[in-house]
Amino acid sequence: MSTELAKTYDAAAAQTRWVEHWLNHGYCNADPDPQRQQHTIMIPLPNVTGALHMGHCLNGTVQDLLTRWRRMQGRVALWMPGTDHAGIATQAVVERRMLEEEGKTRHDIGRDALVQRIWKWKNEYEARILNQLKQIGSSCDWRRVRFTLDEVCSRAVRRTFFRMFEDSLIYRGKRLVNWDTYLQTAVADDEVFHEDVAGHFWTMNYPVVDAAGNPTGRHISFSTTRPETMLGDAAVCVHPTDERYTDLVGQLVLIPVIGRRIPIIADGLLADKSLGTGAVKVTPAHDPNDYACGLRNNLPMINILNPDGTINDNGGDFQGLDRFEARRQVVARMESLGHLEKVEDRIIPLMHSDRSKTAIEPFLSDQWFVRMDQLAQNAIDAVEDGRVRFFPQRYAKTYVDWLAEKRDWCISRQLWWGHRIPVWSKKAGQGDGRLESLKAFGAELSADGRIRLADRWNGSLAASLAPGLQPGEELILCCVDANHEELEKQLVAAGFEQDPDVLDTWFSSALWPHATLGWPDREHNPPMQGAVADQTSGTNEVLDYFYPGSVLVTSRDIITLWVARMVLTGLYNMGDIPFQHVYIHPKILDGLGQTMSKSRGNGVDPLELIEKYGTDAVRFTIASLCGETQDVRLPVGYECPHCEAVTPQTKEHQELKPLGGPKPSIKCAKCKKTFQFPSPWFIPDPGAPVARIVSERFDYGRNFCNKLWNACRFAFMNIEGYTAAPVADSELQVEDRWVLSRLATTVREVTLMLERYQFDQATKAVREFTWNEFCDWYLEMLKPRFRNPEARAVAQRVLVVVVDTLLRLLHPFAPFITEELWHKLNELAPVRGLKTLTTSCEAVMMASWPELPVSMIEESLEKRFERLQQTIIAVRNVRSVYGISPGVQLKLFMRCTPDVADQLQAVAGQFDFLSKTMLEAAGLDISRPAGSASFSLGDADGYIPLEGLIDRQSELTRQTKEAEKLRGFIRGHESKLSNAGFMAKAPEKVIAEIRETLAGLKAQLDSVERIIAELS
RNA sequence: GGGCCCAUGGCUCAGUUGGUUAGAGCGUUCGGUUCACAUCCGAAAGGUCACAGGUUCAAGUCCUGUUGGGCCCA
Repeated sequence: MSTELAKTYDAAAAQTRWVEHWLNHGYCNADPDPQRQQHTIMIPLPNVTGALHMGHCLNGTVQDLLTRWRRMQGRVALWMPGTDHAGIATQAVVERRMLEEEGKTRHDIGRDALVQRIWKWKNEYEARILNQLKQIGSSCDWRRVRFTLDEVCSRAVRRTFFRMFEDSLIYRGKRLVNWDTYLQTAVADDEVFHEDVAGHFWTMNYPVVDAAGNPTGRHISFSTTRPETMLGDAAVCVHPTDERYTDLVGQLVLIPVIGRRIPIIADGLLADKSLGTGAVKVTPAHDPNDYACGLRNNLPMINILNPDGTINDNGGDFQGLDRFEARRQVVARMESLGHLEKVEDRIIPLMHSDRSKTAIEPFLSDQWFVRMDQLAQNAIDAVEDGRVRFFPQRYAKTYVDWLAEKRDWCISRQLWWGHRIPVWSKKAGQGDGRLESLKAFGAELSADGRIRLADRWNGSLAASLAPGLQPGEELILCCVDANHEELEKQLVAAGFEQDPDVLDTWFSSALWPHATLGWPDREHNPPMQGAVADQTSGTNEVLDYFYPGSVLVTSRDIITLWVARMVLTGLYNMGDIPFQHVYIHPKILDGLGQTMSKSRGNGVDPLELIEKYGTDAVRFTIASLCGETQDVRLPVGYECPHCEAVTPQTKEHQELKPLGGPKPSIKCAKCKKTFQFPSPWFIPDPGAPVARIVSERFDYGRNFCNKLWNACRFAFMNIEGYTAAPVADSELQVEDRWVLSRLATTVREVTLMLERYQFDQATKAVREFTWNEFCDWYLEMLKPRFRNPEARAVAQRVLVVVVDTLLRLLHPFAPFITEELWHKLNELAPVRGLKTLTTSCEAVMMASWPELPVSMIEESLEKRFERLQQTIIAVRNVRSVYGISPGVQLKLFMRCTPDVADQLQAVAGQFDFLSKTMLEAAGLDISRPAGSASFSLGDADGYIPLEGLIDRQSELTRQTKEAEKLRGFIRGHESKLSNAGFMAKAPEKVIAEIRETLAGLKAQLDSVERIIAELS
């Protein structure tokens, strides 16, 4: 390896090299070490539905940043990787593909074959996801990868279900679900979408009848968009204060098409006097609001639908008809009976299934639930008493508010992909023989109605009774814990059948923080990939050591679905919270403020970004976006495949469709050639040039990496001949002390901001130091010292220390480039230090996080240095304003007090290097040379003789403008000081500050006025 | 309907418990190939902090309302 670095940083090469190096050295591994503090992060398990996107990239960057930082601080930092089986999403993807490619449905191939196909899919995507994570530099402990359906996690699921079943926290009950009649499954709330469809609004009436069923002659009118549901009506509801109907409440009406009599009830929550007729029909089994009303008023739940959407035997004459045909016939029948009053056309908002795109039917079905009452309260307490803290804090409210509803958690899904519900059921017998089927297990009914089994079944089998599907029917439910296959067979032999449903995905992901660490096995460490299982200790040290975790990093949309449930199950299974902190990071939106998604065609692929900008650049940029805000916009554009020019994406682009003609294309404004682009609406023509979606915001990170690379390139070129030796304080130059002071401040700032999860602030601090202080000033000021053989050695030693510290400070943000530079530095200067010399760590990843003594921070020195900077800036300003070529040497005279003059003289050499200016003289006796440009710094005035180069009038104008500006500020300050209220009420400190500033402004104005006088 | 959040120069964002002259990056304009970097260097222009009230000696910052936008829950 030569001393000189390549002119540009080769990101791809560095990424390959260091991923391999870190893995080979086991640097990412975390094993229990009681001598050291632990730091645990559990990855928010990506689901195996598809590849990772920008959201994951941001999420992973933050976790890796924290992990690397804590590891450098000396903690045993575990970042646990893994993936989620994601029940319905994954099954739906595989099913859809099967239908498209082979025209088969899951019913054609059966349960086992489908599950097998999904496993294949899972293996493919899991590998791809883990590879993506590695590409972004993730320092996960890859030996510990878990999957929610693997053996370890499955056991935790079975045990949790079993415990909850035993504790009567799990029960079977009815619930209205979003039923997809096409796929014949329930779908979750977030798997449906609303779409307006053209429909009708029918107004009809029911005749009021007396107790004997004879019409009283009165009618009650109502309106509906779904007339077929009248087959399942259980009541007609009016508002309790609606005087039109007061006398009717409690009476009966007849449903003409089916001949059933139902009551008229009063319920203020359902009926609205001001809408329509004020009366509504109530169909508890087919409408969420009616369902709630049904529960409140003890109405029967009459289900009229078969799972395929046809009318069942509760529908009388209409049985067997599809629901839409039934609607037509019900309307016709009502009309012929004279009960139809009017029909209007109306746009109706209708729920559709995301999966099949067909209309959803609210459908009453048997489901499994977790009783949330106490579990939710415990999880609320954990946040309210501060055991779990949210960053930013406001998100605690989302969490607490949701849990406080304590709505029971429906955990069953009518799917094939997932953890099958471990319950076997059979109809109970009659009378004394109720528990006949469980005779072999010594079952007895205890006083509280629960089933007690013989002691030998403790911990493996639990049983209870539940109402069956049909009224009056009773079921025996048996729950079996993991690893009792014999017992399961025994139950099957006794006529029990396993529940066909699987568990909600969140049930298994809720256990993630302890399941991945091997719970419930308390006797062995969890098995690792490619390692012999450690079965010797007799305890699960991994669980003991790494639980509870340190921080969970996730996005706000799953605070309720996932975060709350992890806390809840952690407390239930472990008796302890799963993590101390929850950092909720921002969500990435496109330039139009919309969520990025494949279906919008506005998503940016992190791997494409990495290819274009390099991982470090992407990570650094992402970190700069992560503060306390909830959204960040990432305007995207199409990169021309011909010339790489970027065309910003607009709403029009997102909506372009072929409409039967050729595929839409965009004409590049730069090279005038056209290209196609990725879109959810069409697939680009084969072979056609296609733009990739990029975002120019990543220039930020790329430019920074380039700057860092070149700063180090310069440093390394100049530390040739470096020898290690301690540096005495007396050997330090002003700029050395200044840069060390700034560095110490920066280190403290970055550390503090990381502790607060303010990655944007941390990034800003480290960038400003690197670019605006280290590069712009310090490196420039070192140049002359490197040309001076006597000054060279000390300059090299200080520079090496600064670079060393900076690389360590930057490593969590930009792991690859810092590792690359660190290894070069190690070759050139393996032993380094200011006071004490040490041999540096082999890899920056394992080096210690920088800590610099407070004594290094010198405020007064920084102040003096600032004057030097301001002088140079003022000179550059003059040069620029008067259009004087950078090559022309200028002279500078400074009028100032003797001590300021001394300070300026001490750094006189720097004026030449930084502004090509000779400091001719400084002191109180300096007067303005004729034809000079001037500037004032408050405690010093500068004059630059420019005879012939400047125009007296333009200098006068410039100075007059400056004076006006100063007078404005002065007026503002004086008015404050003359305000009695301010003087009486403002704190001393503020008043003193204003006085001080005012004095400074006045002094500056005096200088400017003197300059003006001299010019006139 | 309930809740959370956002609105600051052309764009994307900072702005600590209210307290000097509201900052940065990109973009724009002007000038630069001095041996780290044109993915660069130097300089400049550009903001009545969405709107209307209020609290306060003092409001980008706190309160109320309005408008526009995002998200979550019903």
